[in-house]
Amino acid sequence: MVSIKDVSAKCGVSVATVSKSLNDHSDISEATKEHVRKIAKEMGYFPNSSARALKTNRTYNIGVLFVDEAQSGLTHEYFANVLDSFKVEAEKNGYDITFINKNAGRKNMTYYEHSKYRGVDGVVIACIDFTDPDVMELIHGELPVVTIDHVFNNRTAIVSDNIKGMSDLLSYIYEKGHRKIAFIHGADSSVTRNRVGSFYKTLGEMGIDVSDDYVKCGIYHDPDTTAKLTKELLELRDRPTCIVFPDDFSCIGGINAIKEHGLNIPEDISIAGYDGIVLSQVLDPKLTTLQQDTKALGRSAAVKLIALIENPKAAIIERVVVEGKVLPGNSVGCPKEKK
Amino acid sequence: MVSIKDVSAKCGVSVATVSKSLNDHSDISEATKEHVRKIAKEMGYFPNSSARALKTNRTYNIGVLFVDEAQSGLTHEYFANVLDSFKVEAEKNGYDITFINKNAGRKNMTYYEHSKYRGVDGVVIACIDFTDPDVMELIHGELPVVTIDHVFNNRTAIVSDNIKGMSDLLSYIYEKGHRKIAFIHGADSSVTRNRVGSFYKTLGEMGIDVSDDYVKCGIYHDPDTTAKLTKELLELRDRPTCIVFPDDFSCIGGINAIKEHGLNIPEDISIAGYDGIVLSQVLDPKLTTLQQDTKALGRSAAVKLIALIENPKAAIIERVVVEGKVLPGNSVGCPKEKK
DNA sequence: TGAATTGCAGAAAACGATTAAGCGTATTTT
DNA sequence: AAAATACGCTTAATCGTTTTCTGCAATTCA
Repeated sequence: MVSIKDVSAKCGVSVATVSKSLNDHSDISEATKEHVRKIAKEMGYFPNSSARALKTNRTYNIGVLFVDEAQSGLTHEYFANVLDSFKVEAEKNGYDITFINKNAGRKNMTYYEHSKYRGVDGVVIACIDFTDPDVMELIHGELPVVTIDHVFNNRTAIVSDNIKGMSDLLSYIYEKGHRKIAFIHGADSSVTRNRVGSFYKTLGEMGIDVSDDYVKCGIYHDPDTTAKLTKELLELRDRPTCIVFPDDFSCIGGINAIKEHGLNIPEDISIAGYDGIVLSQVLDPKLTTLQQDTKALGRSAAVKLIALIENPKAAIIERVVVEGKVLPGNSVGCPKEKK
Repeated sequence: MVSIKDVSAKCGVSVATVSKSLNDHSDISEATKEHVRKIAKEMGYFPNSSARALKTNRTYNIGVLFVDEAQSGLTHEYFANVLDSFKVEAEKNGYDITFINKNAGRKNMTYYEHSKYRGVDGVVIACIDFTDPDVMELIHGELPVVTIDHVFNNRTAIVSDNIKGMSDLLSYIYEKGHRKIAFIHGADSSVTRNRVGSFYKTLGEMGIDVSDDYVKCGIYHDPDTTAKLTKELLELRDRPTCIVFPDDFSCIGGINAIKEHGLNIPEDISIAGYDGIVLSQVLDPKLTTLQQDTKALGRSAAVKLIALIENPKAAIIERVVVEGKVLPGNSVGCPKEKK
């Protein structure tokens, strides 16, 4: 690979001059800069990022922590979309992204160690167990960090508005005439707490008393558990007329359980998902769901993280709340029973 | 961050000794090595990957080229699965992965330039326009490269067995009684050529004459185009009894077109997809499709690429062919017409 | 005209690691 | 006992950049 030394030789100037020309320093004449730039381009010169990183302590690399126990965030449609949007924005700003894991260099490193080892300029965290001590190490570390869908008080966070989202979704369901609404929610997390809190609050404001039987703790992205819990709901004496599931993907389990039970959606029972991924719109019936704005989530995360990286002085802890919107499908109908 | 110098100071030995101890060179006594290792661990030392890369020309970083024009490969379920599997295997071997693009360092670099700039040890290419000159530059470059689902004669390639896959799928359909089978295939590529070739060959061997009207050129992952072409097939005087689509995702368009036409699947017409992604198994009806072994594809790609990287002498060009299997859903029924 | 200022470029150190070469000391060989 | 070998560690060069400091020449100022 052609190095700065090769360019300097060809240009007849020192390596310092080449470096400064290429980085547009003010103490080099425009003529020289132009000449160096021309030769450098001709020779196909590109800086060696390792050498530059070594000297400047900046890699233009962003670490991405996107895993959950079950599988990599990559195959998780919602997070894949967020990541994709993040990636686009980051690349637009000259940053590359590298996945952070615990196996760097064949050694067993923590996420923080891996991040320092690779010298990433910042880290974005999502789709993960936020109580993991290794995640906390990163949170308390000195690298710029932005979290998605989870709030730490000393870190910038980009969150989907789960409170309004749940509320909007319930309003839609309420207007269809439902009063007996059940909720199978995901495992405990700040997202879950917001959704559950909003569920109780919204229904309370509507004057609906929520039976304890109607709220069940499931697991995100897990159709099997969802199927099992759905079955329990269907077997209740006073069956709900609508079930809200943890997310679109787990709806699959719910739908199957309902079909097995000999019921039709939405004639006999209504259901709603959460996320608004492509999958939700190709299921039969098309899901009524709350579509989260993955584009905005990913993009904001990148914008805020890069701001933190490039302006460490003004490092303000921010909360970006991204609203979603109800995607009306065909899975919520009007309840027929008169009571 | 604690550097090798800090460790050497604390250990009372030279930096060279520390380096050699940590890298287990033979000219350091076991006692010293042990001591150095212990102190290094205590101090939380990890090598600086940039410094190491600068000196050794090895980054333990693999470049990933996973884009297509429409969208990043990330949101493409099939490729997301392949990538995920690749990532798992790579990380197991101490490699990190970085996405290669054309925007590195805010400059406009080609893929090859970006790869050299980041100093990746090798590149895996998939889900892309393989005729792109920038891709060819990489193929003709000096970096280890493995391609997925495309064969270049001087490069190791991991390919899904599209010939056998199509043949198996058609055999399944044939056995259900279909003789009038149409194929909407994707845009031209080696994958497409294999599938189309196998389509003609297999049907030929079955003694079936394929009408030109039955083979249409569509676009992968594009439900709209698929819907349009499906409509054309449905309007034929002599309508096919079964349609094979470019992939599972584009089936959505086909299914909609068929429904709009007032037909039922599989009673009135049968359909088959290709890929076997999760989506295919949650559609209604469940798709009959050919499931590609994404786990094996990704894993093999990583294994072969790492072999090329770590053993440049024995760099053998290989062809790994990964078989898929028919996933029988409910979308292929028995044709009722007697003819 | 001499002094101060400015503009432009180079020399050299530094970033954190790896590694070839060198060098005592101890051991083995002859 | 002298020479050769082995061992264990250090010295120093090097990878490709960036950046501070220095210095020369031309310009401006008094």
